[in-house]
Amino acid sequence: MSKKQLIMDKALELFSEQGYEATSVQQITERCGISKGAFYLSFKTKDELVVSMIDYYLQQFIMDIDQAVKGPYQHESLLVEFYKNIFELFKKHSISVRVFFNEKVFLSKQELFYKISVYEVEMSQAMLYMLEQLYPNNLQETKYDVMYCMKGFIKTYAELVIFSNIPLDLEHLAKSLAEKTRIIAEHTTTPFITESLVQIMAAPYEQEIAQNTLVQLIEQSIASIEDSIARESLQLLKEQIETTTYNRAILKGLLANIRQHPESSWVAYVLAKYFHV
Amino acid sequence: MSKKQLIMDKALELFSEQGYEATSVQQITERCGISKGAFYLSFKTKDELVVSMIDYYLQQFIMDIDQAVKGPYQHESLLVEFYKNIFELFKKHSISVRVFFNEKVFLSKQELFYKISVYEVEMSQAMLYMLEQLYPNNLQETKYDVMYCMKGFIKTYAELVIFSNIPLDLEHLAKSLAEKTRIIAEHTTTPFITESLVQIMAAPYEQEIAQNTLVQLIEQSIASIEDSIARESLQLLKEQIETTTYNRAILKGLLANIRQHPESSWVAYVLAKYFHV
DNA sequence: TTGACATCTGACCGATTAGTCATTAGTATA
DNA sequence: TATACTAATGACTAATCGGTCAGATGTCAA
Repeated sequence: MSKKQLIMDKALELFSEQGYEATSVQQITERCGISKGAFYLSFKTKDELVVSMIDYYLQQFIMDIDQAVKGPYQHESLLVEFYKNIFELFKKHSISVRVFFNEKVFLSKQELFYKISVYEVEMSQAMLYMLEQLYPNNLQETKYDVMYCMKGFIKTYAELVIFSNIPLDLEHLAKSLAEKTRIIAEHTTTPFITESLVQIMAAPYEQEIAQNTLVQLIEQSIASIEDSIARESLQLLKEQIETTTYNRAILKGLLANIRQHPESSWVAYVLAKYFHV
Repeated sequence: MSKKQLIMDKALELFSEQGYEATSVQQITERCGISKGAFYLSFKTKDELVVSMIDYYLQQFIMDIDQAVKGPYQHESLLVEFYKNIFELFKKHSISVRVFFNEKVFLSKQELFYKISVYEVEMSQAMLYMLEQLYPNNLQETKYDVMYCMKGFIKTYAELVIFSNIPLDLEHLAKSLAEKTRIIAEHTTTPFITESLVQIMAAPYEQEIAQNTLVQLIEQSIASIEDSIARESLQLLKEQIETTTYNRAILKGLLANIRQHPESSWVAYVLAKYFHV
C-alpha cells in the first residue's frame, strides 16, 4: 500500500471517530507510525489531504451508485434491484459515508458540495426514470412525492445499515421497500411536492454552482496534472463552458484525453454529464 | 436579557454558521460586544457553555415535541395534527436542530446523546401509540415498519422545512403525509422491521445508557444546585436507581422537590420517565 | 567502500487557542 | 466626597495547532 493510501485510511478512521477539526495531523501520523514530516511529503497541507480523500472515497462511492442506478434492471423487479444495490453500496462505503455526509466542515468544501449535489441529482433522476417506466401514464401529479418517499425510506433504513452492527437481510429489505414504494405510487392522491416546487428548489443549483465550480474544478485539475495533452484538453473544455464552440465529437475526444488520468477522471465524469455526451 | 442568554444566542448563531470547533471564544465575545473575561464570568469553560446550550435549546425543543406528541388529538385527524405540530416545531427550533443534530462533536457529548435518545424513544412510542389507536387489530405485524416510514417521511420533509427558505404550507404537508401513512398502514404485507429486531436494537439503550448516564446526570445536578432539600432529594433518587427502596408516592414527592429548580427540571423530567411516575 | 539520491525525522516556528488575573470602571451607600 | 463592592477588561500564559527544514538514515549503482 502506498504511503498516501495509508495516511488516507488512518485519517478516515480518525475522522470517523472524532471528526475532522478535532483530529490533528500529529494524531494521524502517530496512528500511521510515521513522522510529521513524512505526512507533508505526501500532502502539501491538511486541506489537500481532505480534498484527496473526497476524490478517492467519495468518487468511488458516487461512481458505484451511478453504476447501480443505471443497472439493466428487469422490468418487474426494477425497484427491488435498485434498493438492494443502493443498500449494498451504503454498507460497502459505510465509513466514508459516515464521515463525509455528516460534518459541516466537509459540506462547506466546494469539491464535496459539488459531488453531493451531483449525487443527489443522479439519485433523483434515476428514481424518476424508474417511476416513469413503471407507471407511464398515471403518475404525473405524484411522482415527485413518491420520489421523496423513496428518499425517506433510503435515509431511514440506511441508518440501520450504516450505524448498526446487526447483520441485515438486504434482499428482504429491498423487497419490503419496493412494495412500499409501489403502494405509495398506486394510492397517493394528495401530493405535496409539485413540479414548480421542485423547480424553485433546483434553481440555485444547476446554473450557479455548475458554471462557477466547474471552471474552478478544471483549473485545479490543470494545476495538478503533468501531461501536456490533457492540460490542453482541459483548457479547451474550460473555454467551452463559457462560450459554446465545439461539436459533440470534439468534446467527446477531449474528454477521452483526460479520462485516463486519475487526477482528472472525476472532472471528465462531471463534464460528460454537463455537456450531455 | 441576561448575559448568559446573550452569549448562548450569539454562540448558537456562530455555531450554525461555522460549526463548533471552528468558533473561538474570542469570536463569540466579539459578536456579543463583551470582553473575553466577561465570558468566563458567565461560563467556567467553553465546554460548560455547550452543555448549557444543550440544556437550554434542546430541552426546549424536546419538551415541545413531548407536548405535541401527547396532544389531545381528534380521532380521525390524529395523524394530520401530529405531523403539523412536529413540522411547526422543527421550523420554530430550526437553528438549534441544525446545530445540534449535525455535528459530530455534539453527538459525542453525553448530555446531547442522552437527550437525543430520549427524543427518539419518545417519538417512536408516540407513533406506535397512534398507530395502535387507529388500527387496533390488524397492525401487529407491520406497525414497526409503518413507524419507520413515518420517521423517513419526517426526516426527508423536515429538511425542506429546516434548510430551505421557501415558505411551505405545513397544513397541506401534514395532510399529504397523513394520507401516505394511512396508505402504508393499510396495504403493507411484507414488513422488514420485526419485533425482535427492534428489541435487539433497543437493548444497549435502555439499560446501559440509562443507568450510567442518569447517575452522572444527577451528580452534575447535585454539584450545580444550591437548595439543600433539592440536593437531598437528588441524592435519594440517585440511590433509588441502584437499589429500589421507595414507593411511587415518595418518588413523586422527591421529583416535585427538584422539578421547580431550572437547574434540575430536566433531570426531573427524565427521572419521571425512568421511574414511570 | 564510496558517493549520490530519495526518504524520513523531530526540533522548531509563528499563529491561534482556551483560560487567568491584576487592574480599572461603574455604582451604590454613608 | 469617600468607601466598598461588583462587573468588566485585555494583556498575559501555557498548550496546541498546521507547517517547515536542516540533518539523519536508508538504498543502490559504481
